[in-house]
Amino acid sequence: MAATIRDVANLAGTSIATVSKVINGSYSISQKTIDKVHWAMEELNYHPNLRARNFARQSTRQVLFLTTLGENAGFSNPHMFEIMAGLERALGNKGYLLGVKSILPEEAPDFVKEVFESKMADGVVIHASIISRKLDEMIRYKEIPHIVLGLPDFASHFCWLDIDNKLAGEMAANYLLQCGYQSLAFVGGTDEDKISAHRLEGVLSVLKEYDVIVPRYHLKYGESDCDSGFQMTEQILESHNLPDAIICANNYIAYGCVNALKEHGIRIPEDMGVLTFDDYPFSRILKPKLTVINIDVYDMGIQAGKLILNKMKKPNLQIQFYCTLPLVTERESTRKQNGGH
Amino acid sequence: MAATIRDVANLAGTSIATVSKVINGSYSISQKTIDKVHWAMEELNYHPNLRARNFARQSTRQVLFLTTLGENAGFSNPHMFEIMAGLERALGNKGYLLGVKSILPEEAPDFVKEVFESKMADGVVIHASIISRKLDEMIRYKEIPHIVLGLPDFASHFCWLDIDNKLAGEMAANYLLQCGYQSLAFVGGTDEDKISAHRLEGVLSVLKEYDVIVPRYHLKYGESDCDSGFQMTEQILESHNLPDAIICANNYIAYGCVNALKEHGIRIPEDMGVLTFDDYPFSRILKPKLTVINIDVYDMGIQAGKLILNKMKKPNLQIQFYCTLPLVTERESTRKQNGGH
DNA sequence: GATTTTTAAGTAAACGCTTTCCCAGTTTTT
DNA sequence: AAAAACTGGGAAAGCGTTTACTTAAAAATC
Repeated sequence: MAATIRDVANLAGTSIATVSKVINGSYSISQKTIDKVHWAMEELNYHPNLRARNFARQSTRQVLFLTTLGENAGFSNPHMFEIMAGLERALGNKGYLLGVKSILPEEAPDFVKEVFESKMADGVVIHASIISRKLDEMIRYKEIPHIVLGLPDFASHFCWLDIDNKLAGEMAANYLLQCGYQSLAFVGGTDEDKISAHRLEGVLSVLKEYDVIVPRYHLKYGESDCDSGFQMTEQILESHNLPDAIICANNYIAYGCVNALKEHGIRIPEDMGVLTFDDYPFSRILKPKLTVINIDVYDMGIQAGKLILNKMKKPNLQIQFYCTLPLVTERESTRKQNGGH
Repeated sequence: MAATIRDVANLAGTSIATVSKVINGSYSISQKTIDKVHWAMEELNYHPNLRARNFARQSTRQVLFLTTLGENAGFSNPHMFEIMAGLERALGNKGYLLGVKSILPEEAPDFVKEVFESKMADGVVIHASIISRKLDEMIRYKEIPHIVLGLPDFASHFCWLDIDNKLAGEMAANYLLQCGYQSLAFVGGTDEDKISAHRLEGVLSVLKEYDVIVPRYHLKYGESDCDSGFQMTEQILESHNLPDAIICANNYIAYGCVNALKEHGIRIPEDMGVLTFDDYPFSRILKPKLTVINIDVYDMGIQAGKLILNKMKKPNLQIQFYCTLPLVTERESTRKQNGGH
């Protein structure tokens, strides 16, 4: 049987309160007593029982991450796990444990209610993919600190945090203009793909600023995959005036785009620049290697961890907004940036 | 303040013992009382306090997954997260929560000791990447059920579970022979890369069985990346008799391999078949699409979850060995399988 | 040296649930 | 009709900490 605080107290010849105080510090205890207690703990190989401690302290030092995982989670969405890794890092640093629960959006409200009522965790990080109005409604007056990762697409009271995809789009456009490209096209995901939409929004806002007009037939929407990227690019190539650079909403689309350009004998980056977002492994091994706007999702995870930790300290902290900064990673699919701007 | 079991008992006009029994079932309670209690729980929106329950039950219904995460975890190693997703699924199914803790190999023994002594979890799944002799030594006589994911490279008492990479190698060789290929080459990772080594071992064992001799210069070892795959393939192409199929130890190497073959004008799969292991997204979008031996790591995670759950039930369950079955996913980089074998 | 302040350590309640043991009432057995 | 078995429900003892309160001793103040 594992030693309890009582055993330690007996061996050290003190009360259990004293032992507890020694363990938890910040109480006035004589050095002599401290030493005695430490000795006794060593002797008995004592470690506080966390279950008892959690109960007594009314806390678990644990934060729950709620999202949808499912098969192929790691392959199809490396972001999700970058976030988790970042979260874990921020929490682990402060002695908190990350709990992970995969849940379907429709099951989320019930489960979340359970979490909140049962005090299963000290804080909850909810991925935007499982939120719904019902969930929002449910949580509103609950006591456990919680934040949402990703911008909800309806007005909600959530304290959320997201990547600034619009900013990423702005950076993409700015960068290409500075490289000397003059006419940009955009190849994006479906209408419902908010990420793609935000990126486009950023691109357009910069172009407007510079009075660059993008004809509608240089703006394409389709699936977020390679084939769709190929087709959309071909459509663009059929138009009567060509852009000199294409912004692809993601890596897969970019791959299709590059293939289409190659097939048409268009040189990258001389005749046409290609730029995309995110930095999946194959953007580094493609020929040419892709210049990307790199979204640091790991950092977003870290920020999310810090934010929830903050909320746990000050529960009344309201609707906070945080964004991680995109970064250009220059590779071979765009011309070198020249001084002219 | 949240309602406690006492409040429910008062409202229902019963004792707290009765309420507890109703909640936990499998006690003889009259339907009338059950209804009363349920009504009271509804009325008060009562949910058992898990911290108290964990304490009373001496269990947390939580399993801890220990591994090294770090930045780029999701991008560089989708496997890790497929495993986690599988684990979560198996555990979640049974009402257990998955805790995730990232830890460096050198910190592992201390932390693991802490986990075990403090009863932080009911079970622990340890990824092979953090195990060491010291850790093995430390854990030996501890009480918390634990398993290791991945084959330790030293004799240990661990209960472990791993992918059968040798079998995967055998399947690769068998498959290619059945496709009509006659002379195989292998392009692998470094010497220390046990996964690559096991896969090669499997390949060779099959070839031996069929009395196919592989000249040493058709066996290459290098880094596990694209460039290395390219170089190793070129080396093979320089040899005086060419193989008619190449097995690549992983997707990255395979990509380099395909590039080298293309550059030399060698047709895939007619002149040369290419087969690799794992199924990263880009193996599906490459030209040609790669035939792969698909390792179902998600399933491994599920199996691991089941195993640790088992161990928790029967702690004396000893050294168990489990392997997930690799599967051939036929694509375009190998000839169609013909009847002849 | 008497009073107040500070410091060190102990007492005991609380945290909310589970579970064993026991009792009373009811049903079944003989 | 007495004994035995069964059923439904309550009392209370944990589970191992933390922490507010208390006390005794030591130090500081006058």
